[in-house]
Amino acid sequence: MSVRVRFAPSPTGGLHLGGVRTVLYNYLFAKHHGGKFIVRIEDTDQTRFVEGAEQYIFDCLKWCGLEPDESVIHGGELGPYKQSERKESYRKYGELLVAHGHAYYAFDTKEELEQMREANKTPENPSPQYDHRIRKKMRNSLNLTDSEVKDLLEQNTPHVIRIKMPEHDVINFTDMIRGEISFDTSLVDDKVLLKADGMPTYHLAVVVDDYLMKITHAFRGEEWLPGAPVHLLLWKYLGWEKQMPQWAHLPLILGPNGKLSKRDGAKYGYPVFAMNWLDPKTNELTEGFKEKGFLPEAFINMLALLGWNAGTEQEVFTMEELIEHFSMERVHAGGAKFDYEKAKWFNHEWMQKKEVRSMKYEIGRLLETNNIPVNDEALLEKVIELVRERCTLLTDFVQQAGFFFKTPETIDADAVKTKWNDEKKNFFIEFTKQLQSLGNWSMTEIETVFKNLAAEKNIKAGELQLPMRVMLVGGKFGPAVFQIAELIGKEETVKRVGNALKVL
RNA sequence: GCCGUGUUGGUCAAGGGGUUAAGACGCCUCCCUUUCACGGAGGAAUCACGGGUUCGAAUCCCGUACAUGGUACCA
Repeated sequence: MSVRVRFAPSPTGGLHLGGVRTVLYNYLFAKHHGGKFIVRIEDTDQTRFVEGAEQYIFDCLKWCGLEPDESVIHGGELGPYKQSERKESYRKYGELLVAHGHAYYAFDTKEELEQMREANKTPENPSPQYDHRIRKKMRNSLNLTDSEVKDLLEQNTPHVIRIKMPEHDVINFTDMIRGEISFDTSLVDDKVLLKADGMPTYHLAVVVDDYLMKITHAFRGEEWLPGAPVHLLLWKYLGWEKQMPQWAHLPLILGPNGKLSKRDGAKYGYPVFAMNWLDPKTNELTEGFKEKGFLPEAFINMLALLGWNAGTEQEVFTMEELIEHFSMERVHAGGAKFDYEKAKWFNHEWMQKKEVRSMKYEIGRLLETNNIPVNDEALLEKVIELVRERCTLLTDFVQQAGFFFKTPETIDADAVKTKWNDEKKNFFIEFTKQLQSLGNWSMTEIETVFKNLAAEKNIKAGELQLPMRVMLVGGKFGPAVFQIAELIGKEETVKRVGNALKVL
């Protein structure tokens, strides 16, 4: 049977690091086994709908290079790929469960549920569950007579369907990452399967949809582990046990204190979403890795290694290599703390590795939006090659490459002033004169002129290089100074030295 | 509180009975370079704790602690 996995996000906001990693592991697993990667939108909670969130998720996946094989926008044979559009199919499974005695109707109102919790609350049990003990005292089809239930149903009394958990049973299964896991059903509550509005809860929907969509392996965050016994039972009660997918519960990605949140991102200055997310309700902007200056390859590479490793020393992987080496068994079971420094390291690695041609366009645009005109593509390529090792984020190119295309607006005069004197000033005056008449404008020629003149004037060439650099680039950074002079050209070099001399 | 899961350096982690306990990031020292970066050479963990089992435990078992998730008609 061919592998089919799914990522099932609810379109309620930005796409979190942890979400992308879940997608990634699904994707890698599917591709490794030559299977299909499916995206299913879980929008059963209509109160949490957020405009634009669905499109945003697909945009992020595209940026990451994790294209689904089947989804709302990619199509597929086993749709619809959105739960709200499958609404009709859930009710009948709920009814079926009731008919077979595995579930029941519950007519309790919100107030009654609150009362129940309040009445049963003790210091030892601060949050009482609707479980096998409590259900005997509530308004549900287990306690009402058949005709009472029938009447209530006919009057369209709001009700839900709840699973009837066995009183004493042990449920166990093998998690692909964690091995054997077992639960005592007497400690699990009677989860709502079908809500009063007719929508399924996650518990019912995930089972029905995974079955209908022929999902073979179900991967999700560790936060779902406590819900597993409900799902396992549902697969069994619905008679689909043989088709049940294999499970793996992925470890959490943690922040400095607990689960990583967008709050952490804001606080520590790093992104937690894949791409910028503007919440239409609050108008709050949460920064994304993309806009921060990350390469998708680096972002994916970093995420892949956060909780998984190939068992070798390799750390930099292309998507193809990840697909080749990935296995769920090598995913670490413990949660991993996100390390922004390491994330930046991955980006730096990828900036060195990636083809200049495929970064050129984006870097060019970045410079343009920072008011640095780029009108020489060949020069841009040369510059990128020259300065990339000094860039950690794409945005670093603004400083590191900008001065090749635009005269610095200010120069770091303090950096040269401490050791500045008239002899040096005279050196530069004469140097520019000699440059003007230089025939062959190449870095070696320029350097020769520079060194000869320095020797002639009896000044250490080294002491003149820093001033020269600051004059050309504006600060103490950048590649070899004569290389810079060569690339910006004679006219510009002479001009920049002249400008600098005026303020020194 | 109860239930689940987890715990190897600051971080990601390899290793699953006998190893000087890999590697990477970050940090520190030095070299290269009279910018910055790259590169190179070094430095820093006894494996949460306590009991077992064993000739021998980071590795197996049991407790404890801590962390984390769940305990919603949210996913």
